Amino acid sequence: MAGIKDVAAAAGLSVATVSRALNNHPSVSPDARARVLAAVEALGYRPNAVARSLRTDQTRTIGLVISDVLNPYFTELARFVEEEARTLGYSVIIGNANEEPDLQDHHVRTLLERRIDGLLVSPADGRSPLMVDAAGGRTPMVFVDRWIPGVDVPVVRADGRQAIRDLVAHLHGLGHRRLAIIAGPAATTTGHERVEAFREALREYGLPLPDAYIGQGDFQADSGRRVTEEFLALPEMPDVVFAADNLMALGALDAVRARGLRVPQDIALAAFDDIPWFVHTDPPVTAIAQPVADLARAAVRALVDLIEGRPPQSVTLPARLVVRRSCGETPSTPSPNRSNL
Amino acid sequence: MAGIKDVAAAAGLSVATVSRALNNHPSVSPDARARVLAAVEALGYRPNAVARSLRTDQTRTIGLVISDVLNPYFTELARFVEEEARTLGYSVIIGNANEEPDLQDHHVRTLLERRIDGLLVSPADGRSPLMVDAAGGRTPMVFVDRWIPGVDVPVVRADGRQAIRDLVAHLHGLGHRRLAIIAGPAATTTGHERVEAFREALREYGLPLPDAYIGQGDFQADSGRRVTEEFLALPEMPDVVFAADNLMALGALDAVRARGLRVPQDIALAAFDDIPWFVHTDPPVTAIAQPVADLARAAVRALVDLIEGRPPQSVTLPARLVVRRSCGETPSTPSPNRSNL
DNA sequence: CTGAAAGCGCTTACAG
DNA sequence: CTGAAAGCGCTTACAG
Repeated sequence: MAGIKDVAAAAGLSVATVSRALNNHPSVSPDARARVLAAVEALGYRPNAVARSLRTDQTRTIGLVISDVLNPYFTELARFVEEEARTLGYSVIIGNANEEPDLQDHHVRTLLERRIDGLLVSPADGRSPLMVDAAGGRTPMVFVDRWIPGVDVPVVRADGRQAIRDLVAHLHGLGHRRLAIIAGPAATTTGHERVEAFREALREYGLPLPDAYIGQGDFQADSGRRVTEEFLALPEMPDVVFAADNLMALGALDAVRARGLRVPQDIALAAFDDIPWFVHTDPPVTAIAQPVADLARAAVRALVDLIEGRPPQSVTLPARLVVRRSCGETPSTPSPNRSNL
Repeated sequence: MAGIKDVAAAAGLSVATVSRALNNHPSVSPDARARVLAAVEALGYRPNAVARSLRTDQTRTIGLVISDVLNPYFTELARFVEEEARTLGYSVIIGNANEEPDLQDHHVRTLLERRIDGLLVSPADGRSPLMVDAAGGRTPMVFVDRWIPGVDVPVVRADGRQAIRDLVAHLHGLGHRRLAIIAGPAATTTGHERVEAFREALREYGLPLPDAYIGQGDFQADSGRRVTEEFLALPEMPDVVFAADNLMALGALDAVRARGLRVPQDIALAAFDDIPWFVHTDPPVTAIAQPVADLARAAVRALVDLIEGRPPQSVTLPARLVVRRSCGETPSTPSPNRSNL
């Protein structure tokens, strides 16, 4: 395969000049530039980014480690991250942790060995020693969505507290009193924060959150199924199940359906994270929507600021409640008719 | 950051020996190996994959260019591709073309410059010159799902012909006679093949497929919306709309709903590509399911065979019809109750 | 079993 | 504006 030397030979110039021409260095004569371009074209030359990276010590690549690609929330996040990164001249390599701590570590290690310029992470496991000392290393790092307390790294995330309070108000207004939650893993911030916000909101209404109404999930559909089955088997079934992510809501829907029950008549359902399909499920699902595109953009910008030596900015954006019909009654404000895709 | 030289110094050995120890070369004494490992640990040494790649001329990375990450079909494909690749010792870099030919080319170019060992592609645009001559280049390449006729590259894909025939039989059995299709871009194989298979199946039942019943979509939700609106505005509205992918089915659902019509009473709906949410939509959507995991695995294996000098294998796997309620009547065989996630 | 040395394909001071 | 040369961090014949 043609290298820069071949181009230089074909153009009758040194490799130094070819390199300059290719990198738009100002001091290259128009004539030289033209000959280089012609030679590149003729030989079908494609610069070797590996060699360039070794020499310049930058890969113009950022790593994105997410907990689960199959979760539409993260898929969307990844899509916007790539878009913003591309705009700023970076590629992104995605590492999918699949909610498995070992797999997360595998990807972090691999990305670090590949010398990515920066790392965007939504930690699947906040206790991973590797992750913690990667944060202490010299590879710039930013947390998105989930983060690790006590680790000094910028965080870009959504705050769902108010939206959860709105949700509880909505549920209370519909007469629901026995509210249950399917939580995410305790080792993740979003895993316990959502429970805490829920508990706090319930307290404002003088409602209890008994242990039996806190199901331990792992953000995957299966756990939503399992926890919901347990809820349904309780002597006093909850009026509402709030799933801390959309996949567990899917599982909950499966479980309710398997029992032959109906939403919301027999049991109500709400989810954290909105997805286009929630408009068309039976019934449409009330959900808390995060400003995913904005989060992705802010996260990339913070990371690139860090990479390029500017002060990065932590960002917290509010999530918002989108009322549909899965908790009862038709919403008075008609919900938008499109699925945002 | 510690390099191999530092490790060598700390271990009191040459870099050559350190390198051998790290690469599990047989001729390294147990003592040397132990000292190397200790030094690596002490210094927190992380091998530089960029340097290694430059030297060995392999990156142990494959590129995956897909048409749209937000399409659950491709998300799932990507997930399984990564899994299989990891098993075989490769990383994968995903390039999301977003159904935009220019973006597809951008990613192909970037991946080639990064010297990935092989390329897995589902072409968003079969006419891209870059793509065609990349196929002729020396980077091993395999097509998944979509391919480019006339280009000599192994293809791993699903054949939906029989499933589409089954679908038409199902529709005909329910008394539907005016069948319409939302097609994908003509520049993609899946874009026109699905239309052809549909047309052929209709012919077997003596049914026409008038031009007015062929809507031109682009595999994105918006186009499904637009085309469906056109169908609904026809003097003679179709009985059924068959969307050539799941995103266009989403758009179709939006459009039907916006018009205040009901599925399947007013108009029936079916989709190519099954997704977990189709179990819970209102109504559950009849769809054609591809064996995604198997396709992903076969594609990676074919590519790695090519990379490692073994003869690759093109593979075609059958898709299958999953009957639910969106075309009318309750299916006699109860559909599975879980959403496969 | 170990080490000295060449070289992968670039970029970039340095000199002219 | 251009070129000769060093060097990025590894791996791998080659010699011992």
